[in-house]
This record gives sequence, structure tokens and C-alpha cells, in this order.
Amino acid sequence: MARPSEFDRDEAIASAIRVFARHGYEAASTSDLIEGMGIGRQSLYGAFGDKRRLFLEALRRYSDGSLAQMRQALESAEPAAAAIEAALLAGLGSADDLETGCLGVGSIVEFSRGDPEVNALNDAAAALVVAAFAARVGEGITGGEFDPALDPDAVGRMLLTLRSGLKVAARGGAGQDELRQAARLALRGLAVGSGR
Amino acid sequence: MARPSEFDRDEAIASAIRVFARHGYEAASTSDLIEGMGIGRQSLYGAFGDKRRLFLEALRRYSDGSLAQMRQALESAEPAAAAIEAALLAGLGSADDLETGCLGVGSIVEFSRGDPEVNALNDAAAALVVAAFAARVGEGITGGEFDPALDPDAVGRMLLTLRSGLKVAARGGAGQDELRQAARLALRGLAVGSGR
DNA sequence: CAGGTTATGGACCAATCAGTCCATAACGAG
DNA sequence: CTCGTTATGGACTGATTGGTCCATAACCTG
Repeated sequence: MARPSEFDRDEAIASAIRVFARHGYEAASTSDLIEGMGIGRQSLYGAFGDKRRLFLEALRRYSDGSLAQMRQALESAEPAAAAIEAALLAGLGSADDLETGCLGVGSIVEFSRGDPEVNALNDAAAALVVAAFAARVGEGITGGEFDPALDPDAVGRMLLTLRSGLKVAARGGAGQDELRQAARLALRGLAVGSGR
Repeated sequence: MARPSEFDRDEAIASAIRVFARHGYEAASTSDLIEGMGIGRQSLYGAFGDKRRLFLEALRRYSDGSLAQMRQALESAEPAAAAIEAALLAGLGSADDLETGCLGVGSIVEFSRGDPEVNALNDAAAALVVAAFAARVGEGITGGEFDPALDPDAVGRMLLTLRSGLKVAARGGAGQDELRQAARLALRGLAVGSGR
């Protein structure tokens, strides 16, 4: 019983993710967003309320997608080491990514711990990523591939940290081969027989 | 034969580093800088030319200091693994760092490859860090501590990536214990007998 | 077709941005 | 002490910021 939206909300958020990932929150002007999302100024404020609200929704959506991407990589590949390597590199190193970037890492670097709502989103996303990594590490241990002395949860946190580093490296121009080599070197210590 | 500056240039740059590290380049307003550096507006423009120039000088200074800090850690500690761990964690995880942050990682995340002068500074700094790591890795190999099959340069790049990840984690609120544990797990693969 | 409701776009707003101007103050050289 | 030079701070600038207002357009229900 009213005029319907002319734009698709999901597509608009996907575009907003690109704009925010490229410029960061502060440096992405509302005009950049309007242009990038292909909607009018009033539509943006009507549909999303606020630049900040839009960012929070974009960050949530981005984290969901990123997690799904990693879970898929973790499930599909056969040896645990290969699965984890694939998950670490999921969505990194393409030419597009140099243009875009990671909203999660970007928001951590930009806001540190200064924004409670950003904190909550990032903490929740981090916990899920760590859990997904830890589960696969646990499988690798029971499968005899990884050192049983490892603490899967601690390894999961290490892998999240490593992934952040890989994202920074990718944003800084590193190619996929370089990223893969770094990931493999950092993963060597998981194998059975590599105990300290 | 004229009126001398009332402020110390080095101290002013050190303050600028703090301001830029906390807010990023774009979000650090000239007023933030003036206030943080404790100098007048005209003095800032007179002495440093430009917000951008000031940032480039701050970035260069920060990279120098960070490299020196890591080199010191690499030289002092005795076993190579301990030295590298110390270098990875140098200057991270204190309460202050949550407030400040890393200008290098910050500029990479904020500018990606978009600013040629920032690129040049970061590329040069990265090369020096990688070389410092690689040298210590080489010593670790000849000393029988690390696997001789390792490529020191590749390991150096991995360590730089890892350090970026640790910086992001620290900025996101991780404590020193957590960072140390992650570093140790990623370093396990360097030890002799951990070959794939 | 008519009426209520919502979406849209362009004009508009105060606030802030980076950067400049200028009158004044503080110094060293003569 | 005086003069030339440079540093300083406050007022100021045009441009841009995030956000609002309002008249109009487009739709669904009756």
C-alpha cells in the first residue's frame, strides 16, 4: 500500500561493502556511497538510517559472507593442512581484492576498540572463525595429521591472526603465490613430529 | 639570524606519529594534529608544509624506529627462535599500543597501493624488515636450530606477514600472552625436524 | 479512478575540513 | 639599540562533510 523501493536492498549493501572496504569508514563520504550504491541520498537515509548504521549492517553482512567462504574451504579440501591453507587464502590475492580490502581488518585498524558496536560484531565474527579453524585442527589431530600436543583453540587464534596478516599483505600488493608460501611456512608447525 | 622555533621538531613528529597512529591519516584532522603536537597552526604548515608531508615524514620516522626496535630484539636474544619471537612482539600488546597502533599497517590498510610515496616508504621498510628476519633465520640454520631446507627470505616474508597479523590482533585488543602464544605456534615449523 | 502511503531527488543546512593571510612577537647580526 | 628575518596565533577562506526538508512521483488498496 505504498510506493515500493526501486533498488534491491541486498545489492545496495553489497555495493556499500565495496565502498567502505576500499576507502574505510571515515574516508567514505556519503556521496561516494550514494554513487557506489546507485541510489539517491534520501533513499540511503530512509532505508539505512545513517552512515554509521549502514556501516554496521555492511560489516555484519561482510563477516557473514567471509565466514561462509572459509567454512566452505574448510569442509571441502581433504587433508586438514590443505583445507586450512585454502581457508586462509579464501578470497585473497585476486586483483579485485587489492581494490577492495577487508572490512573486518579495516574496521579493527580504524576503530581499535573505540566503538562498542563494532567491537561486538568483530568479537562475534572472530569467535566463529576461531571455532571453525579449531574444529578442523581437532579433526587433523584425531586423523593423525597434526601433533596431538596442540591446543586446537590456541591454533585457531593463531590462524585468525595469520589471516589478518595475509589480508594486510594482500592489501599491500602481495600476490597469491607469496601469500600461499607464507601460509604454508606458518602451518609447518602443526604437522605431527614438529613438536618443540 | 631570526626568531628560533619554540618547539622541538623531533618531539613534534613523535606526537604527530601518535595522532596519526590513533586516528589514521584521513580521520586525523589538522586541529587534532595541532592539539596533539602542541604547536600552532601556522607553525605546522611552516615547518612541515602540509598534512600529507607531515604524514610522510611521520611514517618514515615511525618505520625507522620500528626497524631499530626489531633489530635490537633480533641481536640481543640468544636462541634464534627466542630472538625472532621477541622481534615479532617488540612494542606490541602494551596498554599504550591499543591506544596508538601501527602507522605502517595503518597506512597499508588505509591507502592500499593508491599512494606512490606511501608505497615507496612501506616497500623500503618491508624489505629491511624481511632482510633482518632472513639474516637471523640464516643464523638459526647454520647454528643447527632451524631446518636447513628453509628459504630464509621466504621465512622472512612470512614473519613480516605474521607481524602484521599480530599488530592487527593487538589493535583489536589481544593481550601480550595471546600474541606470544600465536607467535610461538607459527614459529614451530622453523625448528629442525619439522620439515614437511 | 481516488486516496493514503511511501520512495525519490534536488535544494538546502550548520559544521568541519585543509589551508592561507596578516599583524605581531621574538630573536640574531650589525 | 635597531633592523631584517623568521615564528607565531587568530581570523579567515572556499570546499566538503553528514544529514534534513520538501515538493513530487509511484505504487497498492479500496
